[in-house]
Amino acid sequence: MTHQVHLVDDDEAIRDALSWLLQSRGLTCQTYPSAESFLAGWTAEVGGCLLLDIRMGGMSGLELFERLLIRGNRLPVIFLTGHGDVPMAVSALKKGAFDFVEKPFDDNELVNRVLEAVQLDTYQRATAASCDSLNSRLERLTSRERQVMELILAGKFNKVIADELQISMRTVEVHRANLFEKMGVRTAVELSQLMSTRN
Amino acid sequence: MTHQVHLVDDDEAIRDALSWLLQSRGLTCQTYPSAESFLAGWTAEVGGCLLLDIRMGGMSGLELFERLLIRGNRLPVIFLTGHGDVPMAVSALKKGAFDFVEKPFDDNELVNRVLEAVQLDTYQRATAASCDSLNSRLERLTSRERQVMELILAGKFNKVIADELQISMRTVEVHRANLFEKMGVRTAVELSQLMSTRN
DNA sequence: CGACAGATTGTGGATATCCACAATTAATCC
DNA sequence: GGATTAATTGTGGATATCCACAATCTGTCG
Repeated sequence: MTHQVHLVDDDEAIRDALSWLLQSRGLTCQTYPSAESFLAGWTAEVGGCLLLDIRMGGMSGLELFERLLIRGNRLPVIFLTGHGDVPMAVSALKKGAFDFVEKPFDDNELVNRVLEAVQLDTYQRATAASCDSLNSRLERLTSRERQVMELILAGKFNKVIADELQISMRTVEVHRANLFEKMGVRTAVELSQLMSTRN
Repeated sequence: MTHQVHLVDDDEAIRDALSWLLQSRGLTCQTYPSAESFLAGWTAEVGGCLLLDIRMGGMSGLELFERLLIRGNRLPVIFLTGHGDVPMAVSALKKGAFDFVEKPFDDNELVNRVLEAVQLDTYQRATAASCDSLNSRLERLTSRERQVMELILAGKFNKVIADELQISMRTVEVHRANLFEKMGVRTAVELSQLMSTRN
């Protein structure tokens, strides 16, 4: 529930105006005067979205965006610019920016975009969280259990699995029961569906 | 393998130049002098991509794009424009356009975009085809078989399924065997994985 | 009415899975 | 050396699934 609009712009007047606008619509807003200060003050745990001016002293908005991409951060980014051109906008969007807005902008339009971006982030964090939970369960499996799981997901009988792994059927049964327990499923079908949620 | 670049532009000089460029790189190219003539001459079976000028007499490129979206056609679209602005580009890309290129453009760049678009279309058509094949198999199921399938995918035992549907276990077994046969799977796990490919 | 498809059920046997009870071996950690 | 963890195997019984052989009932189509 820690969702917050992060606003990076080197123009104090714009920071104040936008900050006021967003807060008047019930959005929590954190401002930063530069890309560097954002990188210093933000951690990936803080969700929401990023309102990013392009032309700034120091690191530009586009550079900051690239940094976040490389880091693997998936915070939705809305670019704000007074001097954007078409290739720049196209490039940003194709790289995954959420939106690209020219100043001056319509207040209501912007707020709507921000709300959409925050909603997207909420959704992405939910799926990422369930994916993390799945991964942590997978890590708790022993290597043998993982091998057995793969063969189960290949639709093979315990008998066949035992043959392929050169162990007894009984051992396969034990591994099977243990990994089902660790993964929190009751049947092979549930396991299969769990695995296909993120793959 | 019917993949073709479709070029819609009302300027004959551009049509000729681009057509020549694309064909010199081994791409088959079909030109149209207007959005209307494209709609009249193209069918969804013909894959590839669409190079679309925005400003044209009659229906504009953007209007044609909207038409294709409404129809559900997923042909990758590359917009070409000499008078594009940022909001227009942003809007087009957010609606799913593949790219948005300003004239004059670099020949190599454009050819690369076209190749990427054609590749995307090839991929999309492949997944759409496997999805169609799955759907046609689903349609061959009787309503009872579909009910049983749902419960199987919920990870339930035949016994439980029989209870819920108020029929005997033997009947469930029969439906189960029949639907596995029709869906082309041998186990519940395979069925589960088949269903999760497109969902 | 006869043909056909879909849904239904039964019997019985071969296979598979599920699981409690019980135990051995090997490697690692403290 | 003792504790822990992972991997391994066995027995035996309760459940489930798989499947061939067989049959009844209903509704639709021509």
